Amino acid sequence: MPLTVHSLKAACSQCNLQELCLPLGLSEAEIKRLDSLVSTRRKVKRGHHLYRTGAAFEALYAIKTGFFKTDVLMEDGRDQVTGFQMAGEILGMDGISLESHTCNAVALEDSEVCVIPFAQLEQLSSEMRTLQHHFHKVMSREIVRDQSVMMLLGTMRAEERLAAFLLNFSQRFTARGYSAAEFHLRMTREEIGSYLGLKLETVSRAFSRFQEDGFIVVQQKHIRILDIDALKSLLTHAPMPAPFTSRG
Amino acid sequence: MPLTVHSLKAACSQCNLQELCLPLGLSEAEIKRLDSLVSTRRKVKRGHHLYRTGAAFEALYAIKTGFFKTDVLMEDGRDQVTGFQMAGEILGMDGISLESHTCNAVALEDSEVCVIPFAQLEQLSSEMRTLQHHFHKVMSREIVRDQSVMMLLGTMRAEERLAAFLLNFSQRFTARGYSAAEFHLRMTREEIGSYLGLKLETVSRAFSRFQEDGFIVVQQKHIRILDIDALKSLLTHAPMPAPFTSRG
DNA sequence: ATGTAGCGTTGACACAGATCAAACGCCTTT
DNA sequence: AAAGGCGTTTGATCTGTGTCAACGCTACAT
Repeated sequence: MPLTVHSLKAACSQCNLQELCLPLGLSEAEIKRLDSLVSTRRKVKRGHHLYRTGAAFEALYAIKTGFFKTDVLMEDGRDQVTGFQMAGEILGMDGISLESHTCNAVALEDSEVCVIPFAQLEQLSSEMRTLQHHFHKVMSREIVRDQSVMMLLGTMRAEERLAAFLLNFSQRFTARGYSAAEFHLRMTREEIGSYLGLKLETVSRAFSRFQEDGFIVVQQKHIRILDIDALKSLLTHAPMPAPFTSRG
Repeated sequence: MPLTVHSLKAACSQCNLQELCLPLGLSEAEIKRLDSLVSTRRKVKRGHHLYRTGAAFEALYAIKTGFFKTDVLMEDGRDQVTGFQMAGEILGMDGISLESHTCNAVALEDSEVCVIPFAQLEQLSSEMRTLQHHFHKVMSREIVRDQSVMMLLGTMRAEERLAAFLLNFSQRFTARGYSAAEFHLRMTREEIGSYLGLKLETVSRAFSRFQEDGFIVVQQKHIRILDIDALKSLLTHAPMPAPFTSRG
């Protein structure tokens, strides 16, 4: 078995991710009730699945430590990474609708999640309006995030997509107290490509291009951003018609 | 003002879309309570907005009659259609997370929606667990739908995208009691293209190709599907490597 | 230390779809 | 009925990204 179930109390009340995965402004009594909701944790080793497509849906998972990807596999073998999730983010909401999961969730490094049994979450949120409202916001945020991925896949060129990707990670690391300018990507070029709707070679070339242009320093999976404004301006300016695009 | 507000009772209890937008198996008393929740309707003329990006979020909207698109506009002018919605579907869930809308919703034909004030929906769903659970499923379904759009935009070729698009509409019309094989598209080639991440010319060519191959008959916006299995098989088979792809 | 397998980079070339352009058909307006 | 405008179709050409291939680097295992 790849998965380890702990009977440890998850103890939201003492978790340093509170601001990210919990509603703000709860009373002490309310946080105590959350503690009882989120009663178990689960460790997932790198490369192992938290859940698989088709598995019965029973719980949501709050990532305590580590890093995940979700992906969808088509019958013909093509697959698409639909997201990368880090500490403080919620996994599993895809499963609510059909009561079984519609994607795979795979740990990209040794990780630990808090298990939130869904029936109990619904029970508690019907009693705690703050929690209910917060949960609705979390689901809505997922819908908004998906919209921006559609935008990315539907209208952006390769380098814009990668710039958007880097800026998104920079921003999410910042929100967790890490450096906005320097971080370690856990996924391969192929996984980045799958997420961005590009081939791994194209991702690699775009990285090289950004480095040549002095926007970033790339050393394998380690990224250092030198000129964040340059990356931003790649996004806000529409792609110029042919003759003005070339930089070589 | 493009919008007309009716003080008509919306009367879920007498609506023929119950199976689509309401939880199943409600008691009569429960349906009565819903009637009081959804108290107003709003008419939206073709081309007019139901809501715009940035507008304060106050309510969800259940489409009673008509047809909508949602789209997102980037600063540089590029835009992306993120969805097409028809009777029985819910609009506005994007707004919950930030309390303001993140996309535009535009009527593609004269339409009418039921207004569901969100605060009241949360109030009522904390009292009616069936309703709460149903609402969670509706939001999750939106997340799952977005996943399949990502798959479409990330991994499919032009003709596959259009086949997926047609099959999706066929299936949704069927669910509403209309013909699975013959329907009228309300949007332009450009809007289809924006949704599918293609240019309008590519959409037009793919339609022509399907017609040459005898899969469909196209007359402007009117579509008749002759060979639905052929469309399905375009999706389930991976694209062949070059020499076997050509059909001309 | 040394071998090895997987990941990443780079180059050459091919192709699907974008772009540019022109003509056509449909629907609305006068 | 004529005119105009918009949406659509179709053709010719261009280009960004995919594909195929070779090589290099890194990290891990022995």
